[in-house]
Amino acid sequence: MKVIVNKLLFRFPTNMATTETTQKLFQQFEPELLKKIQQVGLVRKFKTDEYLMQTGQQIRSAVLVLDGVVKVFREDDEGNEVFMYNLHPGEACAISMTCAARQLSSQIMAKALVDTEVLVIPVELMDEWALKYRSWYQFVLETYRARFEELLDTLDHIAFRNLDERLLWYLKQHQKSLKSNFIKTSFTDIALELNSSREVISRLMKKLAEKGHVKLHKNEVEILHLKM
Amino acid sequence: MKVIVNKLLFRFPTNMATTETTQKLFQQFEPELLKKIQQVGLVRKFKTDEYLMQTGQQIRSAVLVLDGVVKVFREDDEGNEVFMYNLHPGEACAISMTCAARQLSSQIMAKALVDTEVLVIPVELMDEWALKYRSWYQFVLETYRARFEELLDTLDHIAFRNLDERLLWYLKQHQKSLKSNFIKTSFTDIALELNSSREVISRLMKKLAEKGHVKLHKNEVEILHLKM
DNA sequence: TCCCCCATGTGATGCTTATCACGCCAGAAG
DNA sequence: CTTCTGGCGTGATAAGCATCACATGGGGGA
Repeated sequence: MKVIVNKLLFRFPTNMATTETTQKLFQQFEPELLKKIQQVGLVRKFKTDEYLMQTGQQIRSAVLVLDGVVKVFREDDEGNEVFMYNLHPGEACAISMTCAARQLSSQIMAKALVDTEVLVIPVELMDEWALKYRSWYQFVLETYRARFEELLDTLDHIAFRNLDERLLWYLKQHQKSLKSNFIKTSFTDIALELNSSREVISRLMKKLAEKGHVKLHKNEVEILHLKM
Repeated sequence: MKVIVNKLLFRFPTNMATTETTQKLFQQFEPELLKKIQQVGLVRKFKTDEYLMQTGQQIRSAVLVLDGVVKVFREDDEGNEVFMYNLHPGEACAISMTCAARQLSSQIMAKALVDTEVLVIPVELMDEWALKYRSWYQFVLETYRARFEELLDTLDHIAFRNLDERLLWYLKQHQKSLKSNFIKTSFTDIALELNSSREVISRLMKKLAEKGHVKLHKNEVEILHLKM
């Protein structure tokens, strides 16, 4: 196993609080597996807006989120962005798992939405564990199922909802993921994520404000009630 | 294992040709696993347009396609249809696998596009094999990865392509899946799949015909060249 | 202080697509 | 033959959204 050493990378046991967090987040694992995870897992920290992964990068490990939020999305040739899903503590990225398993590079980007802590599991162990621990196999499957469902949800919205509903959905997701009613993302960036344009978002925000769903502050949107 | 007996359901070895097909399609499996598949797998046949699976149905088995084409899609509350992907011989449905594994009902519909033959593996064995045979575990993972990629591809098209390009894409998929240059699907049904309307498809088809990509016959579209 | 940049607000305009309203034709059924 | 039905063609109209053009206003740096 190649160990990249920098100040953001630790052997798991170096952080006692994290060990406890892991035990809480991954209760479903057999004690033996949990112990192994703690022995070989590497904790890696990312600051807000840092990239965990970028297009074309080879993936050599599975990533489990311990703390924070990771936005997973794709970018096509023309720079269009496709939001896929956000990952929260206790969750893992499905794509990273198979790409890791098959040593493929991916077309995926992953970015920390807030300061984030993840647990990195080398690819060789992933496979080994899948054959050895039922709970790990189940976890991998469940990860797939959940991401798949989320992707389908995203698909539904893009296919059938108008921009105003999608904007509401976006706001709701931020509220849930970041556990905050204040969104500091610029309209330009929101437009990018929804594949729209700044002007349109501006107009729609105004409508939402008129309806009392949000309140617009300087460089910030406050979510009031998102009836849904 | 509960065995449903009808004329469309056979113990695997009853059909020697199918046994050979399976060996060809699933070369990656260890001989021992292949043998087991042939012992316990059930062959089930579906006629064109028959449903393999409908919304809300409990899934109790994994489905591997032996012959034909299976269209997998979702329908939302308002009757909107979301195309997900087509399954071809040697492929399996990812959704059915985890839903089976977790005994969940799904929101998925699956329909035979032509006369189709599938192999049904009871859910208990799926899990057992995953822990026992590396090749089966890899197959499950690869199935997920592939379906995931296809879903992303669909997402890209819906999000960024105009209807004319999506129609071309649709035609190309049919050509590939059904290995035929003739499409008998009515414009109304194509419109349903692309979440558009008959009139629009009609106009776009005319454009494609003018450009020489297709030729319109009575109740049938002939694909000429789909430059892409 | 002045200037510039960045985020935002807003009107005008045009493209893509949905929808409505018809008309046409062919094959099936009476 | 007549009627009915289902698939298709086509114009008119409008909604949703992108894009362009330009304005405003605040904060930071020279």
